[in-house]
Amino acid sequence: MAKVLTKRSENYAQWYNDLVIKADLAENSVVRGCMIIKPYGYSIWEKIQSELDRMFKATGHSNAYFPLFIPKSFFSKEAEHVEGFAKECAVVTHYRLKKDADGKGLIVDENAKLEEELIIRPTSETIIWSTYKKWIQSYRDLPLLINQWANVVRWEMRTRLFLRTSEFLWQEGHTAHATKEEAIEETEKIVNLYADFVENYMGVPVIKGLKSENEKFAGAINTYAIETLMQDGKALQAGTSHFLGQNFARAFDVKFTDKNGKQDLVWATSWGVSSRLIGALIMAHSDDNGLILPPNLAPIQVVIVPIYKGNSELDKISNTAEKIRKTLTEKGISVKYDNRDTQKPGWKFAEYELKGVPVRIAIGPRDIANGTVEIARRDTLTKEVIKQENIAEHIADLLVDIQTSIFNRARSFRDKNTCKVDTYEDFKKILNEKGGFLLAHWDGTSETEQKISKETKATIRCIPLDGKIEKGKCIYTGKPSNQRVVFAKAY
RNA sequence: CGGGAUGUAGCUCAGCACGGUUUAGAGUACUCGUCUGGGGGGCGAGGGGUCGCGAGUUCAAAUCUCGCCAUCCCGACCA
Repeated sequence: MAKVLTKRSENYAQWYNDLVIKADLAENSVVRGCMIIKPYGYSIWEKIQSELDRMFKATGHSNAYFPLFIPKSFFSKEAEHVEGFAKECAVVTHYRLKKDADGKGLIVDENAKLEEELIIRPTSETIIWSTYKKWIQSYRDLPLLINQWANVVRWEMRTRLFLRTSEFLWQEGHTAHATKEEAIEETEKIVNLYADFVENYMGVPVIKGLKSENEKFAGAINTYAIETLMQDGKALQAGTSHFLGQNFARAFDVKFTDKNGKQDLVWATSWGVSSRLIGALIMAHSDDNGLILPPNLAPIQVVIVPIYKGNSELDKISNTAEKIRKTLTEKGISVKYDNRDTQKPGWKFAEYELKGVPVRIAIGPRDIANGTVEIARRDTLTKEVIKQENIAEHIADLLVDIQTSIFNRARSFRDKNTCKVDTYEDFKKILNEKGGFLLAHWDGTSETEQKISKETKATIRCIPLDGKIEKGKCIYTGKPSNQRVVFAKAY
């Protein structure tokens, strides 16, 4: 088989890039840092969207849409927030073009300068809280539980398809609550929801935790995150949920009257996951032959490929294939019968492997004669020949098996690459040799974190929520610590 | 914004040190024909180029010089 992908062992970053392009997920746009998400890649995003959207609605949230443009002045209202985002904002200054002097090109019409510049949203807290001010007067208006599906722009220096692009797709939830406790409960509810989704749909194990002061969201009191581990030993933050306290309510003067007639600032949360999840999906599971998709998110769960000579053979095979497709579809399985005559069977095998379709069914003359089909599973690349009877049950079970087996594989990789470290020497050694999650004691200060990060490139991914209380000494300063935190090099 | 590199067919690139047998090439992709078909198949034919842009040197420039533009990689920044 022709090798179209760079091997992971040769160059992991190149493998990732090859895979994204060759599996037809996305490509670079002419605008630097932006990507074109191609139909197959977008269909994966749609699967992610529809599951999450269902989960958000099941927990009482509603969708709304706020504008792309945010007045510049809104941004400066929350000090930490502006600090965090100012350096990566795209700014709209004019609203009209005109022909240039020689009448051929276009230039910005200086007469069409905006009185106040507009920021293309890097996140929507400010525009949303300026709106919430109008919506919230009483405790009766709370809680306000809103999500939006949108694109945002963060002018990044260096970009990588799906992992970091100047424009990306995401959902952002913005909720308002009457009490601190309720807001914290919401923040935790969402981080659990994200963990549930990433583990059970994406098949990627997560560590839930709190971000350190250095790493938390600009403007938040606390940031909860789910951290995942990629096959190259680097961590990827897969989702965040922020407890914003009353910071944004204060900045935008959003107050409500409680049951006792007393006024108070509203408590806030915000949370999001992005198209970066697709990057996590790729890097957690895929191999040198291409993408491996978990059945729960695969746009095509089963592909049927006919193997034939001439039309009469194809007709017989199509007859069987269509029957199988029908019984599978009735079970809620998404099936594609690829009867294109323009590509050869071998070509199709390689193609669907590259695209990560979990199960392939091949049907040829031999199968027609024997009443069988050949079934190949993408995760293990194994094949078996089975009878056509009860195929729907067999495939349904197989899909469940694949889903759990790729999760287990990712989890055992994660566990193998998570180790407790007690000295700075070991820390540096393990970090360089294999990477992964390093559980180490830390004295709790930003200075120490920054020094470690500067010397080793490893950052604190999170302070795990289920971490045990355990006396120890900071690996860097030797000062006392009560809990191990998760260090890793990260994307 | 610092450091490095690269722009030649849709894509990946050779050719450039030493200017002229190269009518600008290869692989791949594409089109047609044919044999095929249980893992990206074989054979034959065909189409496709302002050699990044602009100026200069020269009898002659993809090749030498200068300027410009763009992109990529490594850092600082980050979901």
